[in-house]
Amino acid sequence: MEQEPSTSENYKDPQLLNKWIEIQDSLKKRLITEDGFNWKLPPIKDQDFEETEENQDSYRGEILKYVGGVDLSFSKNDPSIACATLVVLDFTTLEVVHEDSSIVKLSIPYIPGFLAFREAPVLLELLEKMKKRELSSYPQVLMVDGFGLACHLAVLADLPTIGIGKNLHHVDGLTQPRVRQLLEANGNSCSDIITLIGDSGSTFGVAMRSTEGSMKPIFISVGHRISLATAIKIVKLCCKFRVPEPTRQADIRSKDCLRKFGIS
DNA sequence: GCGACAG
DNA sequence: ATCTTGTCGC
Repeated sequence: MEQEPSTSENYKDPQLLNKWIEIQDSLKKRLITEDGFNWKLPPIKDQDFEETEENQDSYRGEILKYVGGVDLSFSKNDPSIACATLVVLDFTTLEVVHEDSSIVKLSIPYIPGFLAFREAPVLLELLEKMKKRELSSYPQVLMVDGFGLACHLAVLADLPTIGIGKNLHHVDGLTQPRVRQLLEANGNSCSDIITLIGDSGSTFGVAMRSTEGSMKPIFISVGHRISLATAIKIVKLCCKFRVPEPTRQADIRSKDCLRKFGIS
């Protein structure tokens, strides 16, 4: 039987969009924007670490070791064909210790504002597959492309996530020139980080120069069960290049996977 | 009216 | 996301 091609034209049904908005609202209510995990950053990497007696000897809890990254790459011929990849890196060495990919046909097109309905299901599958196998390298925190997707996936997977953006999410009065202006005003002085506060007063995340040479910032947003301050620390420590390694490796390997299967 | 709009 | 040339530098 012939299927209608999935284009955004098929998804103008206001009923469906309203349902999606309802789902997003209910997930938003479950979103936690404070640190909610049982691990700590390695002391030597933690800028704010204080050399107290308690820190030196009595901390026997978990240390952050496994940082995950996910990404999808698409066929240029058929935008509904994609490879989704989950990688896990050792936070100390930034070496990839786990990799899994899945070729999928996505039934939902990309609609700005609703990315998660297209990409979250396959990523959730990869996470659940890894969890079922009880692999010890299951990520303690996950980097996800896109502000909304990071939140959406995090709540569904009940996993701390950090949103990584290569471009600014234009929302609530946030504009490209405004961000550039603020970064330049910051100059060489203190940090290369500016907080992104919209017209409504809500904080959406930060723009950060992750590398000396990069004029173009990356955008870090709070996902779930992690504070913005902690997210920034982790991302900074993962940046060998402009894009943090977990996200970068997921991107590279998902493209490799498409090639491997001869998908163009 | 036109362009922009996470991926 | 993807299409796209060359160029500079390590």
